[in-house]
Amino acid sequence: MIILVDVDSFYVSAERIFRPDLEGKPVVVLSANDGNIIARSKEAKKLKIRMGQPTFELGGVVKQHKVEIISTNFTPYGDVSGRLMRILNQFIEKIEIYSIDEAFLDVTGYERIYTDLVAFGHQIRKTIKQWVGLPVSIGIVPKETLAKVASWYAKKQPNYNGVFELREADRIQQALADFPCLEVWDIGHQYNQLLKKNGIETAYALTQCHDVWIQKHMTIEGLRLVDELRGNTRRPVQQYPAPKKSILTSPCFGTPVDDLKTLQEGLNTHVVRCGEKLRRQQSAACLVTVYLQTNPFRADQPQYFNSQATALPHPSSATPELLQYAIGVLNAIYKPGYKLKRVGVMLSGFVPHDYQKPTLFNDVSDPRLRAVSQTADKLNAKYGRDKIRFASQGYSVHWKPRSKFLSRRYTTRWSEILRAQ
DNA sequence: TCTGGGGTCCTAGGACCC
DNA sequence: TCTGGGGTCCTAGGACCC
Repeated sequence: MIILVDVDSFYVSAERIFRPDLEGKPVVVLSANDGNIIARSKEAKKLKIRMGQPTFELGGVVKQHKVEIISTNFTPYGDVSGRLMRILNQFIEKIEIYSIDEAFLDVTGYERIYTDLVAFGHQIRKTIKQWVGLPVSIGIVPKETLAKVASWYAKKQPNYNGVFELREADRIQQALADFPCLEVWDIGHQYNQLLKKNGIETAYALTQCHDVWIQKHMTIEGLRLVDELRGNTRRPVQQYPAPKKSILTSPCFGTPVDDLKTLQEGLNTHVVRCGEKLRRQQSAACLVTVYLQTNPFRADQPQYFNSQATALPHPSSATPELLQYAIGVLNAIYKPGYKLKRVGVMLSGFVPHDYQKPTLFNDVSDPRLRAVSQTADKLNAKYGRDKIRFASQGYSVHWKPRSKFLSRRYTTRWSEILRAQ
């Protein structure tokens, strides 16, 4: 059996740890640049505030219902998430961290210790609440695909107190019969529309479809999903995360940019971030892609989107090299006269960082460049981001995201630590 | 005034190979 | 009248996740 633990309205709950006054109030957390709603408390959901809704659309609701608005603050959320995962790991050794606020616990082999999984679920819930201060929902299921079903019922039905078990075949079938397709993992709006058009509204109806039809319209992934819903296959819990296949840094500018110099500085900053992530997973990249984008929502302004990739002469994880090629691409695709919202960089084509591919001219990355980058990583880890930086990163304020409603970084900054009276 | 960021996988189609 | 067969690799685009 598998246990899914997921935090209720994670970002909101994380804020409430340090702001108990937010308890019981409608609270929303905004995306970077304060653009969209990315988390809503139960009370905010009741006000029909939608996930992903643009902030500027909120309007009167905020005043009328005194909705608390908070800018996203990923550093403390990551910190809180780490605490949560470490506690779960104390209960069960084999866990898969699925996202910042969800984990699968593989309880195979623990049957004799935890004979009653529902009671165990309540124990987890109580411990997390006490030790970290987060409310979680718990689904107990034989297959991962069913986890979201169980967790949905755990949240939806108050009489289960946040823990729901799906084990017996007839109970599973009953649960699927009342479960809307859109809520199924891997069914998004597009697929939901298609299914609806064909009279398929529930997860149970989906299990009754023909394999050929499913694969034709929803690819082999869709077929895998339906097969697991039917109870035929089981995806194993992945204890160790696979290394990333691509690494991307492409935040929006706080204010639009149209001159090449500022873009270059912004791109430099993003490449530095990418390089850090790349070295952290011990990879080297063979391909650098850069892209530019105007604001697609501004129909009144001329639009420009372009992207181009360049292959490196050898795999590299040294920031100076990555910078050199990225800037080359930017210069090639830049066109003046557009208000750009984003310059992004993506690294891909990864090999292990110590991999040496034989080439015609034995052209390899200068090891000293990597060493410099690693030393900068160490110093920045100790003294703070960008303490050691490239002059080419500049100091422009354009790519600083807007965040008007920032809360303090209670757990990661001494200067912002919580005060007790 | 104003609409996130960072990933995954799959498929179709084109280029190219012998 | 009439233009091979079989394979690989790459890219763009579309779907999905939180």
